Formats: sequence, C-alpha cells, structure tokens
Amino acid sequence: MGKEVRTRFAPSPTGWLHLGNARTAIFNYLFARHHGGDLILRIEDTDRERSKREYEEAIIEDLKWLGIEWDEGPDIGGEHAPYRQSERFDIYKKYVDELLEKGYAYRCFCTPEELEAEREKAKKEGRPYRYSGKCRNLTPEQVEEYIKQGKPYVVRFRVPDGREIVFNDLIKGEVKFNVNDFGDFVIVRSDGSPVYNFVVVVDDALMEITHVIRGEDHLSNTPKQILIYEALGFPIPKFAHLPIILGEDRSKLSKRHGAVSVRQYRFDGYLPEALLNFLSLLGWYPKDGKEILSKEELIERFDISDIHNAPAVFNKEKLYWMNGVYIREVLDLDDLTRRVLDYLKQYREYLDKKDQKVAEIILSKPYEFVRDVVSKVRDSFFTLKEFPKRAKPFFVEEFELTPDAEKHIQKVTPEVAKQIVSLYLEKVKSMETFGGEDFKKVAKEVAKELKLKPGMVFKTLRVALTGETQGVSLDLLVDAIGKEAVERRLERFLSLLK
RNA sequence: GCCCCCGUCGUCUAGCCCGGUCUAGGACACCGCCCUUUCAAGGCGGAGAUCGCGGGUUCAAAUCCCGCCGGGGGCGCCA
Repeated sequence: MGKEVRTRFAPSPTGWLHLGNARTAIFNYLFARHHGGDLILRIEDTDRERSKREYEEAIIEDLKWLGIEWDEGPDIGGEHAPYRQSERFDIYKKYVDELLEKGYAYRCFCTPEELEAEREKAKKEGRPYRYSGKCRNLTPEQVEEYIKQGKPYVVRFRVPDGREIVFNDLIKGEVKFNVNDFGDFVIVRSDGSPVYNFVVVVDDALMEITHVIRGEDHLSNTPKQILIYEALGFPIPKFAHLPIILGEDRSKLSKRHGAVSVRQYRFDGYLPEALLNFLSLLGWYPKDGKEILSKEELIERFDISDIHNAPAVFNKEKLYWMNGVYIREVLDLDDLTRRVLDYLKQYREYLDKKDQKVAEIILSKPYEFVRDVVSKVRDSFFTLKEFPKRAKPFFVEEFELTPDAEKHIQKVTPEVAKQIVSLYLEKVKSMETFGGEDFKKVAKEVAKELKLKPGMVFKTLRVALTGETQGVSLDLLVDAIGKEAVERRLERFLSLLK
C-alpha cells in the first residue's frame, strides 16, 4: 500500500503478445523495478467479442518467458483483485452511477443509425465529427419515459465546453488538448458494458497506479481520461507515452511486417534475454552506451527521461545479431546446452523436415556429447533453430552429398578422391590413437605423398566426413566423434564412390 | 478534413535541455584486409549523415527562435 511507484501493463487478450506491447510491458517493468516499485498486470477484456481466455494465458506465458515479473495480477491475485476487467463490472457500475447522479454523465438514446447520419453529414460538410449533444439536456421525465419504453441507451460523459487540458508527459513534455476537439464520448455501451476510456481510469485509480506508461497511440485518449479523473475526484497519475514501433516501411508494426509476436520469435529459436535486451533498446539507450545488458543491468540503468521520442523502426537484423551474441558469449555452456535441448524437444515441428531428423538424433545422444558439440559450434549459430543444421556433421553418419560436395568430387575426380581418402584411412588405422590434433598432421602427410595441394585434400576429407564443403573445423569434429567414427565414415565414403 | 506527436549515417542511436571540446561518436548491416583446411566467429581498417528544408539570433547552431516540408498516431457503443 502506498508504494511510491506502481506501474501496470494492461493488455487486451485478443491475440498473442505483440512486440510493441511486450516493449511497453518491459518499460513498465524496468521503471517499476528501478524505483523499487510494483508492476501490476491487468487484463483488459471488456470487449467480450474479441477477448479470449486462451490469449490471456498465452500472454501471461510469454511475459513470464521474457522474464517479466509482476506483483499483482489475475494469476497471482493481490489486494486490488480482481485483475480482469470483465470481473469488475460491479465496481464500474458504481462509478457510472456516481457520474450520472452528479451530472457528469447522461443517458443518450440516439440510435446507431442516427449517429451514422450525423457522421455522414459532418463528413459532407467537411467538418470534424463530434456528437451533437442531442440527448444532453433531456429532462428527467423524458429519460424515465424512454427507459420505460425499453429504449436502449448508452451513457455519455458530459464534456465541459472549451476546456483546455494540459498535462506534462514524462516523455513528450507538455501536451495540450482542447476538449472541443471531441464530443461527449460514450462510457457505457447499450449492452451495459463500460468502455475502455472509462474503465482504465477507474482501475488505475483504484489500483493506485502512479505512472501510466503506455504506447503513444493512447496519447489522444489522455485528455478524456483526465476529465474522468477529475469528475470522480481521483488523483491524476503521471503519464508517459512511448513512441510506437514501426515496420520497415515506417508504418506501425503489424502482421503485415511478418513475425510480430513474442511467441513467433520463441518458435524461431530466439532467447528471451536477447529479445528483452533488444526491445529495451528500441527507443531507449543507457548513458554508458553498453548494448549487451542483463535484466539486472537494464533495471539499474533504466531512466524514463532517456527515452527517445521518435518512433523506432524494428530492425530484425540486429535482433538476430544480438541473439548470436547471447549464444556465443553470454550464456554459460550448460545453460546453452539445456536451451538447445529444450528447444528441440518443444519446437521440433518448426524445423525443416531434414533438421527434424537431425533433432531426433541429437535428443537421443548423451547430454555430455551434445554439450561438447555445442561448445564447438556455438560461435556459428545465431538462433536455437539453426543448431541442427550446424551440428549435423557431429550426429549424422549416413549423409548424402550436397550438390557442392558432388561438384567438388567431380572436380578432383573420383579417382583422386578415392586415393586421398584411402591413404588417409590407411594411416588412421595404423595409428594407436587418433584425435583432433592428429587430423591436420595426417592430412598434410597425405597431401605431400600424393603431391596434392593441402587445400584440396582438406576439402575432400571434409566431403568424405560430412558430405559438405564447408562447416566446423574438422579437427574439432574428429575430436568429438573419435577414431572409430572417422574410420566408419571414410569407409562408407569409399563405398559410395564405387 | 481536424487534433496530437515526431524528424542526426540504410537501421537502432549518442550529442540537443546547459550553443564552441562535433572536421557529428558508437552499434547492426555493407565493403576490404588479417587469422584460417572451408563456413562462421574474432582482429584491424573503410565507406556511409552538409544533423528534413528555408530563414533568423550569435563571433560561433545538430544544439536557441520562426516558417515550411515530410513521416507517424488518433479522431468508434476497439483497446
């Protein structure tokens, strides 16, 4: 109670968690934690048509996955429960009654058709549409009569004439609106359900939210909300409107731009730490310029006044790079290995057919072996999804030659390839032990004895051992799979040549 | 149409509030070289922004003022 900072994230469960909303959640989280305050999760499901419980669950799961923690919410409760707006209708009703009683709101019996006509007319005359105020001054008797007749009605907020609303946005600075730019707006629908602009105010006030941090698309709603705060006698919180995230074509990021949900990135093998880090840097930058930051470092450095106020284009290339940094530099080996394994277990279906097979093999191998492979290839894959492709040579012995590999064999001629591989195999067999450090030495011997360029020998051996013309260092591969596997593969390759 | 927000390399941004140290710094992407059996990673270097445009103010402007242009968001019984 009475914490100095309380923020909230209030998604509506009409789809998966969108990157833009995720960033809003992150900023609310960072801000709250930086100030030792609380974050409240509230579900805005007043739109019964579009809200779905499964989306709510998905959003909660994605938020948790990202590493965001809240102190009160529908899943954990709290002293301001319930946290789903659909369960708070009684509360809203009380405040609607209060507004009605005090004259701040009134019942409007206009039909959708009438309103549509008003809108048309305004458009034709080239002036901005505003509700005419037709029902503004109905007498109590008229209202009673209409109600008795069973006429449906909405409740509208009575907007005072000519008021200028000024507020100091934490990001935008001083913002002014003239209340005449919008007419008396609806706060309760004809089906009795209250509308967003009204319920946010009631909830934010009752939940003692001190800082409302949300997307810039809500900026023009703010004056309406301030009017309601005032009418209800609630203290007005501080507002901070985040610049929105744009797609490559500089329009608001949406499905058209491809993957825009947190979940999609998860399926694509992104790490939550990387996504959190990246999203934090969209419109905000730490003073010391450090880009790779843990959650704790982000919390420590986060300062809302450093938020850039121009919209930011979502640059997936950089996210991709950053994910790679987390894979090769940030996570410790066991952690990384665990994540690779978990990913393959859970999201195998998102891999190519070929990679799915590789994934199965990987999952069948002992943990230590997989970890060893991960340590050897971690600087060459950028998403978890790419691991099977990169690690394939370590796991698959019955491979086919890629077109490039095929071409290479034709180029050196199958005869010479056979010579190289046979001689190499012979040498390996004659050795007591054969490890990564021997690989190069023996290859050079072979090149010398056959009077061939070392490069050609190496490439041929690569094809013989992996079926590919490029990939991990062969000494690392040999180290991991061991002498016997090398012999098996070389023999198999020779048999393939026949 | 009306209201509001925004405008530094292709992109994310530092600097702008408190004019000079900015011949505008960093990161991603791009190009080259090095390392290397290949790819990747890594190291080094390069190219890339007359700070949207035009006027002022000033000895001096990315930084202050004005106008314009451009981009975006909002104008619902959606949130």
